[in-house]
Amino acid sequence: MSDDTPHRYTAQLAQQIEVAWQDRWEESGAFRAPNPAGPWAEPAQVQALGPKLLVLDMFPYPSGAGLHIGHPLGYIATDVYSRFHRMQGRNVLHTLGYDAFGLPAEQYAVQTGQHPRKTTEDNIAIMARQLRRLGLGFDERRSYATIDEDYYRWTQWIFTQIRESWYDPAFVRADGGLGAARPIAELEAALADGTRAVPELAGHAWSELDRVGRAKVLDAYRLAYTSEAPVNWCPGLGTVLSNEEVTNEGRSERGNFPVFRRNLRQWMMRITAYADRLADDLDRVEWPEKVKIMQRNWIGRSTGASVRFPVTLASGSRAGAEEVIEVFTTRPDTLFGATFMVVAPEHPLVAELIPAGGWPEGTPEEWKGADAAASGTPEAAVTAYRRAASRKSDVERQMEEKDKTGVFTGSFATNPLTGAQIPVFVADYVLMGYGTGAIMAVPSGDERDYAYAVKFGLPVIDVVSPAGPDGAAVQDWPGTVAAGAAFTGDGVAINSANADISLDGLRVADAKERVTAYLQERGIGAGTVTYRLRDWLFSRQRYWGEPFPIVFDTDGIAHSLPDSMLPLTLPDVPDYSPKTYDPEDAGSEPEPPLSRVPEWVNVELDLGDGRGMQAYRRETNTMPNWAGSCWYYLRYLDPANSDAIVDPVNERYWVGPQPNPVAGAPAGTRDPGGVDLYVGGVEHAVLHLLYARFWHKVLFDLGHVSSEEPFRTYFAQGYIQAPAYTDSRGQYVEAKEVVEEADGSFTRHGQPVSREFGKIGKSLKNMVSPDDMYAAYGADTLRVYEMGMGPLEQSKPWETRAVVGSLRFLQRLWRNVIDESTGQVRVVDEVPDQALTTMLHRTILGVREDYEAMRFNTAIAKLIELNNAVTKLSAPPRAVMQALVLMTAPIAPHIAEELWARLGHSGGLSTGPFPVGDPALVVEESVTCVIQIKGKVRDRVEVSPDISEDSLRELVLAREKVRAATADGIRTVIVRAPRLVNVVPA
RNA sequence: GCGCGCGUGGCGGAAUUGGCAGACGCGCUGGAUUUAGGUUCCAGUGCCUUCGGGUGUGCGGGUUCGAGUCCCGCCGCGCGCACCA
Repeated sequence: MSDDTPHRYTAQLAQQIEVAWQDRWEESGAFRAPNPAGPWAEPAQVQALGPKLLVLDMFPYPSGAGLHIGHPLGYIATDVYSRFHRMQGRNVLHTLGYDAFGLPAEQYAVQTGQHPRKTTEDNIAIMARQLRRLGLGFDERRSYATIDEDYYRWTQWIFTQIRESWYDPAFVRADGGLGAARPIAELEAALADGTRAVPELAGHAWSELDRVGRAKVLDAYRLAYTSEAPVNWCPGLGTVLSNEEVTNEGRSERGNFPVFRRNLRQWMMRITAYADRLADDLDRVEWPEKVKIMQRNWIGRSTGASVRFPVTLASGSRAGAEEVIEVFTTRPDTLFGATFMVVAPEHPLVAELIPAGGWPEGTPEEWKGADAAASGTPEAAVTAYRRAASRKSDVERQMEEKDKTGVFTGSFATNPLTGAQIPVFVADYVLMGYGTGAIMAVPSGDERDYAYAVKFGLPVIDVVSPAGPDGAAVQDWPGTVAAGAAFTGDGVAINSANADISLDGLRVADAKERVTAYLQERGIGAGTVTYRLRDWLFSRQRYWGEPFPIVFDTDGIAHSLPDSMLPLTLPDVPDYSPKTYDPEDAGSEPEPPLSRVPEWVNVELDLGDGRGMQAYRRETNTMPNWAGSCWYYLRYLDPANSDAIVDPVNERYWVGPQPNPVAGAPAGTRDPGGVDLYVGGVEHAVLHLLYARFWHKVLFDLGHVSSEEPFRTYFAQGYIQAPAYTDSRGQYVEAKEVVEEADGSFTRHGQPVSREFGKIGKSLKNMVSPDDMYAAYGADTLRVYEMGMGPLEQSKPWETRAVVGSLRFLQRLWRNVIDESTGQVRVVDEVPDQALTTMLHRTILGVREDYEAMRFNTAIAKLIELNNAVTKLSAPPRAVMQALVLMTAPIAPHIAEELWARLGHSGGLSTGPFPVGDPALVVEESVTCVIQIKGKVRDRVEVSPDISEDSLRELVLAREKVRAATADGIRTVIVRAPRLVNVVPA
């Protein structure tokens, strides 16, 4: 700072101002949003405010490394949006909590012996300090962490609610739709009085079953249940993982350890019951189309038909019996072209399909398997093939080259439409986890089946032909064999008739409909919907997570703890880590840390179920990290409520359905309710958002919330990438030690390095801390810079040296109000001239639109332009500067508050006013009319903004350049008064 | 392979319905202030130019009086899914 400008807005001054205002905001509770009901009820304050607005960010995991400048990008954006609306009098709720259970804290605890709660809480304190220093207007009363007992009590309560429910697909909801979660007690009552029978009863009456038998039946319907099922066991981590936590390479997302398929008893969530609603209701929310597509793909709903292929069992106790192999197909119209079948290696019928003894006569050599030693009998060949497949996980199978492998089972099934005997193969390109684990293979209509048929010499029958212009099958189409590829497009059915039905000549869609009806009629099949979505593996062999509110009695029956026993708190354990094994030790068993605390595990309780005190064993798994983040947005609404997750009045007020559907929703849809604006990274587009939606819908069905979706509007923010540098060996080097040379190249300690842009973090050694930015520029400058970088949804590179531009803007803003030498306010009360008035109102109108649409970068550009215009004046008009300060406030709130106060206003500006633009005051004395000749700009002329079309045409045609260009006559003249005239010469 | 998105100065990016391409910022150039420095100020800055002008939004075509914007075909980059029957 030079001596003659002691009152310049420098980083030092910015810091003083910022810290002072942060203190004032905290003291006055400036950002506390009143609730209509519940423990914090302030209905009068709610009444006095405008419409509510709930703005939330995906909450952070408090890492030990602290924040980097990428983290706050979304928080600043939501803060700007919140402040903008708060200034217009709305009741804005914006706050932030912490997702604090999870592996990093546990692993750190394992290394240091410190309790994960200690390190987590320390990290939260650091992060809270950093966030406060950014000037984020959070309602700090509503912040909490998922590890708080007051919070996870309710996470456990929700788990219990889910477990004590089942999905009744026939239940008629209030909206007329079918299917809802209902209390399991309803099912139990219906089973007991015989009004409902289920296949699990196997024909027995409820009263004939013992406790264990009944529990088993109910467990088959609960929305949270235990299951002995193939799971992803990761010995290196000592825990099981959900499918989502396993990479395409068949390794753990975290740690990159091998993952094996193992049958283990685990907790599951029946999310598949909601597959349809989760897919359908995407129409009702305002989310990026890309994210909706990702969720739809994940759910993977496909409609088709199930078809039953008769087969005679070849061996086992049922040898000679008629069975059916049921398949799922999306192309029932191609059934006449099914020339063979394939079942997954794990398919339950495989063993019974293999004939004793040798191969059927005439079995081609290549059908007998690649393992020459095992190809002597079907039994040996299939067993060898199945063993090889079992050693590979699903993901590993997919990894290998797409070359088809498989073995003939030795059995033939009957094509139900042609009556043809078609061979049944075992091949690992069919997955047990999808559909029925068996397919009908139509080589002419499916690329995979085609490849298999070519490799194994199987017949190909064309059943769909491309359609000609007349809509009929192309006459001289040479067929798929000639083409060397299956025909999978739309077309016309051919070769598809028997004595009872003909599809020939029908388009694919019509043929599907016709054949499905026929199959149904004959009992051969039925229209079916299948999903890619699997039930959600919900247990982990971890310490640092929510304990399950579950105990097992001496019969092994699981019981939910009554609400009065919640929270079930995490006990201290001698060792925080699960037992880990050699990463390759597939046969190892999980041993969760909680199992090492026998006095916690083995308890005597009275569950209040009439059985009195009984001995129980607690569940020793813990919930996955997703649990806490599945519903945290609800708790913000009423965090002090000890009677309910949220008071129903508060829930309706903040997230209840609105009268109008969201923008862009199909006609007839209703608003589902939910958070008004949810901002976060697209990496959570599938899992977090899907799980939260699932839980929310269960809570809706059970009547705990009025909203049907958690997040009405979701905005996927981009990332900030920072430069990272590699040396000659390709190793990342500390970015802070790199300097740019005069020629634009980069060096570190004199050695050349090469630059790339990537995710900020330890691994790329390119950490940029907000702490450094506050110190060098102040929080307001950082906010302006981050919001000015470009569109929020886009990823863009960080450039520290460009931050100064934002400081310069704030400096000029400051200078337009405050004299840098004297510190005196220098605005004058003169009325601004017409040109400046026009610019002011145009700016207000534009900035409001930009804020509303979250185009903060263009809002900032407009503010800079207006400010630069004032900078050119010797005396800044008060009216303009006041409006400018108010408009800048959402983005740079500290400097705005300071200038607003120095301009003589008391009481702060967080509740407004926000300037209102008047379109009537946007008047130009003259506008530049562009004169084009054949579409190219050739001339310009200043004209009155309300010039008539005719006089403008006349004026333009008289211009010298136009006359010169139109010497040969004029073909046409397009006039768009007052801004453009286009003259087209003959 | 399938699906989606995006290609604009040296860089980040503007351009609301087809109507002055490059707003705003960085960088760069020149100047001012300063003992000096720059986190100061002012001016200039797409490219080419014989200073008349020409040319320009990945490439090629089309529609239009007029295309960054709409249509078709390529090329490149990014993201998602990936034997899902």
